[in-house]
Amino acid sequence: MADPLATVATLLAPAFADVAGRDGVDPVVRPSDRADAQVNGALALAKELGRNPRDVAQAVIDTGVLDGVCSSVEVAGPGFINIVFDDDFLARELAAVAPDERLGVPVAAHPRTVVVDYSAPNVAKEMHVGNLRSTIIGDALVRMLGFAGHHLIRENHIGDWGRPFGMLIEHMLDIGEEAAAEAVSIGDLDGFYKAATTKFEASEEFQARARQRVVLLQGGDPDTLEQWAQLVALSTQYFNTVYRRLGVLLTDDDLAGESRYQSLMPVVVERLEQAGLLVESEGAEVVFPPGFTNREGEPLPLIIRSSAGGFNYATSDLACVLDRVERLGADLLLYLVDAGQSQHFQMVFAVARMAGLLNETTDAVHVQFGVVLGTDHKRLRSRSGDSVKLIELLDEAVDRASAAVAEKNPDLTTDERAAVAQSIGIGALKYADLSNDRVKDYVFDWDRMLAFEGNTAPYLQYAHARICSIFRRAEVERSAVRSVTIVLGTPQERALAQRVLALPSALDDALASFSPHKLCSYLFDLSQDFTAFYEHCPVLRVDEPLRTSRLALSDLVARTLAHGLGLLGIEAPEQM
RNA sequence: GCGCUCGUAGCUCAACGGAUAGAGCAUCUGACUACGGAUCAGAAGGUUGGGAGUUCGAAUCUCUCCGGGCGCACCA
Repeated sequence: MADPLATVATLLAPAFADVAGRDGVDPVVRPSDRADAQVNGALALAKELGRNPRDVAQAVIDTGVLDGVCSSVEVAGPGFINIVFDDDFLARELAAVAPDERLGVPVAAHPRTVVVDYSAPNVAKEMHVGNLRSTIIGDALVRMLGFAGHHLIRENHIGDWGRPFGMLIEHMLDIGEEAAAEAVSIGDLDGFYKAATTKFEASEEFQARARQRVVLLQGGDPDTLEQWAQLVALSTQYFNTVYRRLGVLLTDDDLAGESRYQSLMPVVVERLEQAGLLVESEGAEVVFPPGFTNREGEPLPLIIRSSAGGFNYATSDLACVLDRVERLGADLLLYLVDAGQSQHFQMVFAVARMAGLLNETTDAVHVQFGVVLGTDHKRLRSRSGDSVKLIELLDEAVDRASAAVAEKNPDLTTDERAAVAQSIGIGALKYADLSNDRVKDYVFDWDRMLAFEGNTAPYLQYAHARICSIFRRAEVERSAVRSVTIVLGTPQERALAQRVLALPSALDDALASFSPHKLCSYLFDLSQDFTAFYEHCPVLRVDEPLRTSRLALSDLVARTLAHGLGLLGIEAPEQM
């Protein structure tokens, strides 16, 4: 137990239960600007008991459970309890965290097996900003959940199956594999796709070939499958270069494209039939989950098999649920897909529950996010009106960061500058996205993102780099100060210490709603608390034992920053 | 038309139903010749889109209206 707020909440729970005369009264303890923390819960309890709220609060205090933990506990306002932590108590908590690799974050008591479905670009299509949010937010959640002790399975549900592949394969054969490979290597997948589409629209002969090729592909023709695999391999190779550039965890091992679930489609149909859910409607085989209606107010179906006899993506998504729950043993499924798919996922999940693919112990969550807007508040587009290529975005972020680094720190070598520019540029790009509530649309603004001021990744990275710099000057090993006693003399030190200790609850809050922005807010607050400390509390120019104490506190802050940024997929360079 | 979602300072965003709605940017004042100024201290800036309701207490929950975005039968 290293989080003072959590410690207090735990101590108070029995006291509240005592006063209430029943269990299950959870006091809420949160930071306050009037004291170190505010306990609130007496107000609601007073209502239940028909007593005066202040008396209830006082009764809780009188149990004495906070003795030794708080230097001041008092009833405030209508019935809040304001508490001030005892400095020795905070010091003890810090002493417990300082040597801890996990920085006080407990391992989940009930670890879940989580499948995170994210990124999901389409084969033979350029990765664009739409893929960006899914990739970045998904990657952060994977890291955060993994650190919290859950068992993580990453799945990159690439679009590698379906009708367009007839056309794409024929086009590849027309221009030759070398030319196709070249198009991919220079990142001109959209050009490739467009050329195929243009041909398809212009030539009946090509159309016929494409259709025939789809039949061959679905029929399992070995040559066609090989050509298809070739095309997929070219694309995934390209995706990998983007992923490495972006610094996300996805590898080929995580590929779980649509093609992989084809064989499960009949199983899904079978299961739906067994459950008595499948009905015929307008020539298609469908399921009607209750509560969904179409334009005309009629029941809206989830289409399992089209009137033409083909499966479509609802079936594919149900197959994914089946596979993830029954083969992988997952009990939590996360889908990092844009908010526009909200209704689709609601229907898929509803049908999956009706069919028993999901039960009481398995949860499926559409971790939706809004669209990326330009500064004009319209969907972000390139000058030509197409969606913006992801790789161009990354290049620009790093270029801009490189220019800034060259100006701010000319002493770095060329190699150092390149590495730092990568960390800062990519970090700024990711943080700008992650620091906003994912549900909302998000305004993409280069100038603000790379202003490197305020709530940006470089601000956090800078705070971290300054701490590293202190240790370089002090010529003290970071690890050497992890068993010293930290003294909390100034308000800045107290505030900083409390912030450091709040990491577990910050991570908890962020994970409860799959919201990385809550972790961002925490890290920004931590950085601000640190820079305030840095301005007011000299570290190297103060006498012992304060000097070592402040070094120890700084070390803990740096580790929290670096680790926290790491959970967001952002690097924390030692100098910048 | 139905459904989902969003509307908070000039701008970009926060705020488990809790006291006086907080930050950053921009604006305005300041900071010992700086343990790295990519910084810090401070000021100013609000009828939380409008209205009603629930509650001891509402930006948050409910209803309603206004405004923006997205989706609404066989493409994924």
